[in-house]
Amino acid sequence: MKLNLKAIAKRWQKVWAERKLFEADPLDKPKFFITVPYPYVNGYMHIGHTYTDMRPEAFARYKRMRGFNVLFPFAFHATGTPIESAAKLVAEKDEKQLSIYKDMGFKDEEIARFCDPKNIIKTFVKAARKDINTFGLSVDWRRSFFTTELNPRYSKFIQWQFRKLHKAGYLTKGSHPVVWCHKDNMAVGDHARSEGEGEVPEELTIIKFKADDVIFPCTTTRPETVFGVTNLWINPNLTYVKALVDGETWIVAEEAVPKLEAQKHKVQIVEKHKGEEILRKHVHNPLTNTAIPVFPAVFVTAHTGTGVVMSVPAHAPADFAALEDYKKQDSAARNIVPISLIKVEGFGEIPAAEACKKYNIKDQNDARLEEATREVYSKEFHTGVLLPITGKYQGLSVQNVKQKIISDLVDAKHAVKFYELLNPVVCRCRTRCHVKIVDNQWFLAYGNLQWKEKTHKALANCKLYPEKVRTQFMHVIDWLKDWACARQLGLGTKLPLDKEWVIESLSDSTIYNAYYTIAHHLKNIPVSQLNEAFFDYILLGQGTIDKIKADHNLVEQMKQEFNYWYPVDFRNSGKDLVQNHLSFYLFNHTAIFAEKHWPVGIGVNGYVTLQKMKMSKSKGNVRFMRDLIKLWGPDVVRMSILTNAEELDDADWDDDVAASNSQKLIQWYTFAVDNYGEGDSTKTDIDAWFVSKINACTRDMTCSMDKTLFRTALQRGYFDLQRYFKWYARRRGNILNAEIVKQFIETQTKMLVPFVPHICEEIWMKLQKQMLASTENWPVFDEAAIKPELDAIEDGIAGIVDDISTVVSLSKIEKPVKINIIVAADWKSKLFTLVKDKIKTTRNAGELIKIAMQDVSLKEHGAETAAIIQRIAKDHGKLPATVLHQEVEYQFLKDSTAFLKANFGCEIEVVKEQESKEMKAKQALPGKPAVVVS
RNA sequence: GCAGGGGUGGCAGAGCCUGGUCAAAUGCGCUAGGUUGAGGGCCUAGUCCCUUAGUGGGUGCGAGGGUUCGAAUCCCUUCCCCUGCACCA
Repeated sequence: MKLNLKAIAKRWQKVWAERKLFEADPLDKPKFFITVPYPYVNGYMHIGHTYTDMRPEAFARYKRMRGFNVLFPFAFHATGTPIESAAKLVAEKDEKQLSIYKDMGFKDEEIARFCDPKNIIKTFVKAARKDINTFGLSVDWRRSFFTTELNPRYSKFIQWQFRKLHKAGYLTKGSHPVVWCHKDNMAVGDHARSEGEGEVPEELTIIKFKADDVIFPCTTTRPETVFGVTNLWINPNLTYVKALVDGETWIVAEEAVPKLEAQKHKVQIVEKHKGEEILRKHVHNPLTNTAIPVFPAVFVTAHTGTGVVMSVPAHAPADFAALEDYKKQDSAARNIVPISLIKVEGFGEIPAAEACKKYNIKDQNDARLEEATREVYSKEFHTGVLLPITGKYQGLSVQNVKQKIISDLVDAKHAVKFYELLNPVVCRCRTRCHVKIVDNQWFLAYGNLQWKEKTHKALANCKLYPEKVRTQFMHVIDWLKDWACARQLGLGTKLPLDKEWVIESLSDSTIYNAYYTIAHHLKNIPVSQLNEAFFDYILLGQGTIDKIKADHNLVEQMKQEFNYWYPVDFRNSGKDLVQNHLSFYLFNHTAIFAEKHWPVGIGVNGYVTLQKMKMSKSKGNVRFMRDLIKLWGPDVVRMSILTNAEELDDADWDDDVAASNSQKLIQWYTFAVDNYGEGDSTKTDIDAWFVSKINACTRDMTCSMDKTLFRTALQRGYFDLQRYFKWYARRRGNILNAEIVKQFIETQTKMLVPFVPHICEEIWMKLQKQMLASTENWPVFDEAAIKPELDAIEDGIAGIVDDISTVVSLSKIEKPVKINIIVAADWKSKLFTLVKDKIKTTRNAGELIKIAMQDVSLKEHGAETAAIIQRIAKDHGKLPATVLHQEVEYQFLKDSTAFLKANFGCEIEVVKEQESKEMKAKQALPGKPAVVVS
């Protein structure tokens, strides 16, 4: 049959829209509110969205069929820098940016309009909405919106939220280090870097070594080793400056000056020197107060810190190697011996020396130094303990004492903290970045302990799909620090208390689920009427209505609607959002809303991969939702993506799977339409068995649907059920029971609705149903119709088919004329039943035999009984799940002779063991009849 | 490094919580046969090794050790893989 899946989809989407099927308003029945993070609209929806959006979609349709009033809204995110930057690049006619849009199929004149970010937003909102509709998502579009000031009503809402956060004390101001590009004059996040992805400002320490009134500020990651400094290093080839830093005279590499300035130090250069000019005989270690020399070393770079480093040859392989090098040219250095200060497992007194030997380090330029350093540092940090030379710190572990030493040094003004990038970071504009301390930064105080506690409570009350992400959530809540929630660039909403700042994109997206409940009404209210009292009254139930300018009837209605829909019952997103968005979502709800409005359920899923590769725009392996739908039609895409993975596993998109699913859907359609109402009215055990399976599959699928385990749900409710049906049809010689086939077709089709609603509607129409498939009730199962004992019979028949095949092929009889099936004697089933019971208490064959011999009928077959017991005691897995009496087994085999005859194309005879003259008859066991082929 | 999730047959992927019925579901792939004008599809059987007119033995669930009558499943150690680590959507 030729079926146009896309045309079918289009037809039913139109019907749903005309009947406003998914426009949800409060009703007198239980509600279920489902949301998904709105996509960022700087491009087309891709396959990743397909997965994350499909889960709530399937859940929404399922819940509707379960009788819930379901609200599933959808909106769009435009906050942040990417759209604005893209518009800027278009304005600058940047080739790369233009070609991105060209590749998407836009014409030059359309692209030209993208110099205005608003046009980018509008274009992609429109495109996304179209894609989502073509995909068949059951969305209430009346409530749709996009973010930023370009939507002033949303901005009003966000500003209200931030005033609330401020009043609650969760919005604070402070300074913090960021990776900064001084050319672009902005913080450079991972995505805006051409090099150095993942690099973050590391906290280093600058320790001040004094020589008269000049300070040699050493940058170090290991301030605890200050006790073991034998000398300082400077690079003789670099340019250093003598400068006034915060009123002190420092010697630092020239490159360090802008970095110091960026970190709140006042720097005034006094004079410049070549490195070799500033070597010294003596500087003073501020902690041990010993005098040490300043030596030259070429491994010192100007990129890290001040360009002045302290040398700890006992614990730093690089220092050790450099010192050895220097000893060759300066006799004064030869007296210097490494000072050990850390005792560490697996090493002797001077770990650095041992490491240099182990890695066969030649000199200070040796590439393997890096590895040697890593090994020593890591060992010392994790297992090292400070020696007596460290005075009051002795006996403490490096790990524990490090922060203490830093704060002691800083308190004593011997040191300052300094942030540095330990590996190069280069901005897209090709400028090398450094760390800047940003002032007056606004934070959401996720570090606030009371807030964390509240959020933990919210998490504890929240159902998670799957439950196993809970530990991760708990860690994230504990781990989150204050979040810089505003920036000076990008689209968004201005911070109400400080109009210089724009609220950053993750921070304006935490409680907007509440906005959906009233969004369609808001469109009819003038922006000027959306004051504080308005939102207070509707969303918090605070204040009185007389302070509100908007129409009071409407406001009352909105308040009711909010209270009807809220809280969110299920919010689904990718697993990458656990550590930010979803946790922020919990935090902010506890800050703004009453406890009854805190989130009820959160769903998390994996990523979508293509050929096991993570999707990435730069690698060019991105597939858009629209292209997939064009290729396969929405139902196939919907089904394929959900059969692919569940829980936190990644779903790998595979066109072969899609092709196979496409075929399966068409087959199901054909089968359902052709067979509905066909068949006879006879009924035997096999019919009862299939009914049992229909009910069992319905039960299992329902259970999985409730847990959003859609893959398992389809496995049980579709793939397994189809397999059972095949067996049923085979057993009935393809002439089916009409009533049962009807039940099968209806149940199966209904259970497919959440996944492939379009083709289900088409089937439903062909079956002459009055209602839409989408509005049908989810099938109920009858527990009483589920009969495991019937499985024993069917397993028995499948088993005998199996055994006969084996025996036939072993017998080398090409064309058997007769097959004898010999059913085990009844005393054997008695024995099996007995052993099955007693084996729980003992596995000793002797004891079991003794017990069995107490039974007269078993004693009669003493030798055989003993032999059988010995065999099954060794491996009681051989016992069948259900032991049937000989008569039952005989009967069902007898009943299936026609079936077996058809299968093997020869005569079939079923006899009881005691009536058989065959030698092999005594091999028969319950559930395992003997087979004789002739 | 820290945190989270994993390592099962040619592949994908169940099983692990609650140990035995697990040589391990199911799907794909592969082999043979059937159906078909051909292809596709569909149907049937097979697909770790050895043995056999059968229901027997061996090896096996990242590696090593332990608990147990018994371990893919529980405990310990170890190796490896994936994800995240922030001001970014």
